[in-house]
Amino acid sequence: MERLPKKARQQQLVKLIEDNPFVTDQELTRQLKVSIQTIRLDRMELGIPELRERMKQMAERSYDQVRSLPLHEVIGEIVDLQLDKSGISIFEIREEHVFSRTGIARGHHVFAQANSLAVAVINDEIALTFSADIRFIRSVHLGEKCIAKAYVRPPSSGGKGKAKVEVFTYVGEEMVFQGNFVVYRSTGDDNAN
Amino acid sequence: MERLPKKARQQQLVKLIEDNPFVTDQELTRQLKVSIQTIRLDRMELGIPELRERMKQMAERSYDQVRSLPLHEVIGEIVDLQLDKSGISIFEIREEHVFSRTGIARGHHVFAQANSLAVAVINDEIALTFSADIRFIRSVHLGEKCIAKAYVRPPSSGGKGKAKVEVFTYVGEEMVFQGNFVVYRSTGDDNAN
DNA sequence: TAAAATTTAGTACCAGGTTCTAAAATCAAG
DNA sequence: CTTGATTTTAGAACCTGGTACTAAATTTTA
Repeated sequence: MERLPKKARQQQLVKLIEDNPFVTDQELTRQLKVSIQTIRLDRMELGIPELRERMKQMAERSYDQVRSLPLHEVIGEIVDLQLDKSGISIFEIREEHVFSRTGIARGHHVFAQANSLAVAVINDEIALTFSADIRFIRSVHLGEKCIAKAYVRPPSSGGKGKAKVEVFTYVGEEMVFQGNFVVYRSTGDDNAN
Repeated sequence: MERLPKKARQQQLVKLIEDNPFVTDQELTRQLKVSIQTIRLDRMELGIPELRERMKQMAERSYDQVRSLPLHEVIGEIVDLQLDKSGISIFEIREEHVFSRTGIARGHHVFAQANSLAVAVINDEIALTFSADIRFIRSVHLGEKCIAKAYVRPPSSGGKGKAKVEVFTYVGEEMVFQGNFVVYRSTGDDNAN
């Protein structure tokens, strides 16, 4: 009962479609030297949708990535929060956060987690970042979980509307990012975040 | 010769397709209360391709983004780039970038534009942010166009693998953000961005 | 060599269009 | 009001890249 030729062909078919999802059944007949019906039977068995469906799925995926990525109001999940004192958030580095070639997270995502947390920890209606001094200590890679810890520093006299927040981000034991944020409190003003 | 209804309809059509590229002509007839032929004439006049072509283009764009990394990794649209010298990018603040209550942009988006540009302007295979010193000069609001200008500073001797990039972001004439970035050049190392 | 599995062929049908021709409705003035 | 232009509809033929289904031909294997 060895039906290798069929299996082999189906494996090839999977590969062909994988590295060119825009191929039509027609083109596949040429490459695999079988009839179009065979191609279609194979696709059925393998659960591979037709060309148009494949394109639709890709288009949809890319479409709601654009919508859903920036939707995250706060980057990272806040797991502990003591207003005006400290806070902790967790953020896992995924495909969409890294340079695809290297798997290294783009800096602004790591920054975004820290910035979000710094703003969240300030107990105020609108808190906006005024300035920041940051350092990327080591690069963060795909799959790593970043744990950011924020501490609000006691206001050195005269710091009326501003609060200082220090944020340290760790992967495991290792510190990967450190930032000093100055965050505006809401005093109705028109300043940065 | 005022033909407003037609123009108005075409504008609506553009908008409808923009915020749901997956709409068929059929569905558009319902929403615009005109015949399908009118929809098609309008699409022709406006140069809007049919549904399938739109999906194909989205799929292709997202596909070769995965293959040809560099462009997607930039927040904002780069309009001018002189490697190792300077660069300009434009980024429009939209709904998804602001605090919904206040319409003020979240800091990390403004940072992301600057960071992306600072990394892009460095003529190197992998450039990663090492540190940054940033200041949000005034808050940026929904709908505003941020124009970021990056200048690579001459390496003060001994700056082997590091480059200094200054970025200034403007809305119109006004500077809204300023940052000094230190960017690692690829010398194969494992450090932040 | 006969039953089972596989491959090929062919037909009807579908969505979501394009292209083309032509009629109907609407408008803008003279 | 009527005429000429513009705009809107209608309809038929055709296209791509399929699905669904039936059936015959071929190959495999027991």
